[in-house]
Amino acid sequence: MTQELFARYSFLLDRTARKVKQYAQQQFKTGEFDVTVDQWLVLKNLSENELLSQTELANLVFKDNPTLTRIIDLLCKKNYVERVPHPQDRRSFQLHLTESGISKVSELRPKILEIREKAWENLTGKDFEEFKRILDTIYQNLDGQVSE
Amino acid sequence: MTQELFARYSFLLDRTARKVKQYAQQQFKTGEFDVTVDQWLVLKNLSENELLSQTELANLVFKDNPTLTRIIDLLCKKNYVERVPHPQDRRSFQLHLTESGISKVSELRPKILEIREKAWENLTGKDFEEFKRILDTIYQNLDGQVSE
DNA sequence: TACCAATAGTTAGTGTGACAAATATATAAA
DNA sequence: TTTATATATTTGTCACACTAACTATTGGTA
Repeated sequence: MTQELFARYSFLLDRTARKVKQYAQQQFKTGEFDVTVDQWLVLKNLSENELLSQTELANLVFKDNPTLTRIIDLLCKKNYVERVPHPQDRRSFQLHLTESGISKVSELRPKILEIREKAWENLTGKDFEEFKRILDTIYQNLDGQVSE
Repeated sequence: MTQELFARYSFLLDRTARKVKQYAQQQFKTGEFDVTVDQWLVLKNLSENELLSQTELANLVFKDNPTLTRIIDLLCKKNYVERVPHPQDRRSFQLHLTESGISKVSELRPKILEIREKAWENLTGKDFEEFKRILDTIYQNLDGQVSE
């Protein structure tokens, strides 16, 4: 039945997403990158957008606030990120990379691009377009359905 | 640069997989299904293959042993699954659904197919084939690279 | 028989994800 | 100014993923 078949997309998606994260994390560990995959995502976005608040950054990386708070906690402990009190709004912080954070990003960026390429062997630019279109459609279909 | 572009697949994949799980979990909660999305996956596979060992089931659903142990623990607590000592091998168990587990599966199956359909709006059977092909290729590219 | 490697499953530690509730501060309305 | 509401972040709880280490058992082999 078609319905049964389509229902398998969730399984394939979950399985592949986990494999991708697992592979990257394994490479991160081998290379002693000193950050996790999610911590890298946060660092990378901070390096491209300085002085974000936590909420802004959370929206950018599609993580919820509690999750981001905890990731930032870890990055602060590792001394890659600092929370600077917002000059006008005492509720919020401006996030910025430390010296150490900046050099970590430039050290890791090329290595991570290399790791990411592995997944895309045997696939074309056109495949990527299809992939992106389908994933975005699924996302849109389900977004706005959850508490919005 | 193409490399930068391709590297975004991991982000898109992770984001969409999380949205799919979140949407389903939200519907599960609203419908008071009394199980999580992952618990459902395990129940469903048990209903299609009785008397599996935990390791066999883990391979089937692509979860690792510790994760499966905890999911089975929870399903036993909820009285949907029982661990029966394996008659020949005292190290392992045969898993089987209780009466309650069987009726839970048949109660939830149609509802979940309906929930799963939502994601596939505006997409075709051909899209599904492409989707499956690309995800499987990515999986294969990275599999066997991690401790195997 | 005694040893040893492999296997089944569990436990513990850390990180992440979702959700709800709490705290502090800001802003708008009465 | 007081009150009400909204926003930024944190804390707590539960579930899941991955790793490493551990127990018990099995099966092969010297």
